[in-house]
Parts: sequence; C-alpha cells; structure tokens
Amino acid sequence: MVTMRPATADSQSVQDFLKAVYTLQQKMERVSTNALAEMLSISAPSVTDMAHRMMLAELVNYEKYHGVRLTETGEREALRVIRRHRLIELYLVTDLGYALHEVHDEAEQLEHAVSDRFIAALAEKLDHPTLDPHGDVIPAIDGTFHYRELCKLTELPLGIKAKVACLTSNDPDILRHLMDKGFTLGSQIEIIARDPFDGPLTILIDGKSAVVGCTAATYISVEQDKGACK
Amino acid sequence: MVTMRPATADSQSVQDFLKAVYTLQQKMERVSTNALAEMLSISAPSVTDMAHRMMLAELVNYEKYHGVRLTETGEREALRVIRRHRLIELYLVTDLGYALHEVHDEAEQLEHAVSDRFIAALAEKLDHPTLDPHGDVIPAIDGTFHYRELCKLTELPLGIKAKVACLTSNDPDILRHLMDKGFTLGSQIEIIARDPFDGPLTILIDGKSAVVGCTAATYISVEQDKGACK
DNA sequence: GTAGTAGTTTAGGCTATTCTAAAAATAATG
DNA sequence: CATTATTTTTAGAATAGCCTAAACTACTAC
Ligand SMILES: [Mn+2]
Ligand SMILES: [Mn+2]
Ligand SMILES: [Mn+2]
Ligand SMILES: [Mn+2]
Repeated sequence: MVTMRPATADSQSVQDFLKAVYTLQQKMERVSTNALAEMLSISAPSVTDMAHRMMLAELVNYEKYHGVRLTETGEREALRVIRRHRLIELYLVTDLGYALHEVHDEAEQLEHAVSDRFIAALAEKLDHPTLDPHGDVIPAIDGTFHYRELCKLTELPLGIKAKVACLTSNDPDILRHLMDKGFTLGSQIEIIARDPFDGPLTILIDGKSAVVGCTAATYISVEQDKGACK
Repeated sequence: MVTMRPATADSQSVQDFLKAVYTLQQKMERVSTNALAEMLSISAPSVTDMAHRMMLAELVNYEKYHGVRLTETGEREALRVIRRHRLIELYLVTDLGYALHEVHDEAEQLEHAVSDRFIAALAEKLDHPTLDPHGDVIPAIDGTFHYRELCKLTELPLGIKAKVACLTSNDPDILRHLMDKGFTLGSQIEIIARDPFDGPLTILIDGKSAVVGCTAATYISVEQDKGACK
C-alpha cells in the first residue's frame, strides 16, 4: 500500500463494485464500506482497498471513514455494466427460454465476458428494449434513463387498481415464490384486505384471488392505473 | 513451489491450457512447454508452473523435460470446453448475425463464463449441431466425436472435385481473406492449376475461377466428392 | 464531554497467474 | 563422444483480489 496501482475498469471485481456503489447510492448519499462489503459478499478491508484503487482510477470519490461516491466516469461505467446485465437477462428469457429466476446469476457472469459487439447484437435483436424481465429500466447506450413512478405493493392503498411493474429481487427462491403466486409483469392487481401486524395481504391478480406474506410483497412494485397515486 | 496447490479446472487459464494441450496433442505425442507457451502467448516458465499444478489436479501427465499429455479427466474437460466454444461460435453466426471472422475471440471469453444451462439451451436451439461455423466438429455432451476424412486443399490432386469442409484459422484477417476469395463451407471446389515453388493455386469455386496463395490455401480443408481420395 | 460501541482502516498474509534472468538438461553437430 | 545450441526448469519477483486480527475513528448516550 506504499505503492498502490489504480484499478482498471475492465475487471470483474471493479465492474461489480461499480454496480454495487451505483445501486446503494440511490438510497444513501455516501456509500459505506460495510454496505458494499455486505452487498458484494467480501470483507470490509477488501472494500477499503478497492476504494483506494478505484479512487486512483478516478472511478469513485472516496473519503476515509466517510464512504464512497461514483465520479462521472464511474457512473457512466456503472450504467454500462447495468445495461449489459439487463439486456442479457432479457435475452435469456425471450430467446433462450430461461425462467425469470434463472437469469440473474447467469447475467452476473456474462456481463463481464461479453463484447460491445455482442451487446449491440442483443439490443438490435430485442428491438432496443427499455425494461428487463424483472421490470427494471435498461439504461440506453448514452446513459439515458427512462424514469418510472412506481410504488411498493405494500404501500398501495386498498381498493386501488394497479399493474405489477417490477419484481425487485435477485434471489431465485423469492422470485419463484412470487411467480407461483401469479405475479407477472403487467398483471392487473388490487388489494382487497390487509392484515394488521405485518400480516398477509389479500389481493386480486388478474381477477384471481391470492394471499401474499408482507415480506414477499416487499419485492413487488406496482404502477397505479391512470393517475391516482399521489 | 515448496508447497504447490493443485489447479482447479474452473479457471480461465486452466481451461485454455486444456484446450491448447488437446489441440497440440493431435500433432505430437507429448506436448512441449514451448509449444504451449507459444500457443497460449505466455512465457515458458509460466507453462512449467501450470503443468505442475495441473499434474497435481490429475488433469495432465507431466514429465520434467518431456512435456505433457492429458489424462482421461483432462481430455474430458478439454472436450467440454471445446464443445462450449464451438456451440457458442455457431450460435453467434446463426442467431446473432456475426461474421465468421468475429466469432473466435468472442467465444474465447464466453466459453468460460457461460453455465451448463446456457450451453444446453444453445444446443437445443441449434438442434444439436455437429459442426461449428469453421467446419470443426462439435464434441457431443458425452465426449463423442464424429470423425471426418478431410485433406488439405494444398494436397488435393488436380482436377479432382471436392467441397470446402473446414476453414482452420482463428486469425480474423486470414478468415476474411478466405471469405473474400469466395471460400464458404460446402462450396464445390476443384484445382485447375498449381504454380511451382509454392506458387498460387488456380481453382474453381462453385464454377467461378479464383487464385489463392499457397499459404492461404493451407488453412482450407476439403472433403473429396464421393470416395476418390485414398 | 467522556465512555462505550459500532464502523473503518491498517498491518500482515495468502493464492493464482504472470514475468525475467540464470541454471540445468536435452538434443544436435561434427 | 565432446561441444554447442536449444529447450526447459528453477529462482525470485510482481500484481490483483481476497482474508483475519488488531488498531483506530466517529458517533451515541449518558
Ligand atoms: Mn457480475
Ligand atoms: Mn434484472
Ligand atoms: Mn478461452
Ligand atoms: Mn471454430
């Protein structure tokens, strides 16, 4: 650490780090080493080390004891990796017959191995899509990000009609559970009853009645039908 | 090197090493460290080191100063990687619009990143093909290898009709040159004239006349029409 | 404002993969 | 069969990513 060389943006570790910072940055001003360690499943000292090297590479702005934030370059790189990840996920579902719960882990590897040429071919073949199979927005090549006004299913008021917009989990088990319950992107949804004390929700999915635990519901975001929310 | 840990078959380096040994083994009884260093573009000492570790992993049989040979496990692993590589190449051409000269480098990376699930999906989608876009045989899942009796274009007798069966190069420039000349897998071919002193060949490709340098011709293998060869 | 706790960083290490320079062994040559 | 020349191996080193244990900061609660 006397001499420390800057990180290069083309390694798997660095790319995953960039994604992690980007994601956590949405929720917090500066991203702590512990938060990153947790998300990346590596030790905190490893994060500190990486933070140093990525600072030298001008990918993050890092202040000792005060976490990390992406620089402009860092954010551009992060979005590039996220774009790859999500395009690959979508491709796996639409062209290779993957189930929703199978795509994340595969994309987590492929995003680092694939060339720009490959990504361009996918984007072309999928007709430049804007949403991945989880309902997450795919950043455009220029980093543009088509925003959406969503709310969590847990916060949807009773009796208001909405559509399932996003299944926000990378855990295959959770996703499979949600699929089993009948949650699919775009399905019509409405909360019929809400049990107290974090109890289950009784809902209508495309007319069919179902019950979901409130923890599972956490992973579902919805878009309210034609302007009622807020 | 006092303590040396065995290599694990799931690293990129090890997988590429296995492929290299497999390929060179076809031509020579035992594969020298120098030959491997050359093919893998790494130094000879690096090869020696890897040979040691792969011996511990029982992937190769290595004798000091006498090169390396794949064990049964090693050969199985090598064929697995080659299968991946070739299925990916074929997929890139048939489904993603890649040109022949673009596929090798992409596959060289993807072969290590992709899951068994992914390869199964490709094989399914391509209807369990046996030849990659260069004309190389794709090993079956069980390691089975459908052999073919080919001869080099340079050795094809004058006036004998044959079909282009394999374009044996990974160099994009060479492949592009061959494509430009009109060589495509399956095209009908016949040598009209052969210049002496390693001079160019005058040939007929699907009826059209062309001239190829003899070095370029080296990369072309043909299959003679209905039993005339040998 | 000081003590304690929770979060971060430093110190020191380890592995896989690579390298160069030097030594050793094999192969080729007369 | 000696002497070169060519290969190959050993020695020693570097780097990226990781880790654990110990030291240090910063925030929180009296
Ligand atoms: Mn990843
Ligand atoms: Mn996704
Ligand atoms: Mn490879
Ligand atoms: Mn090929």
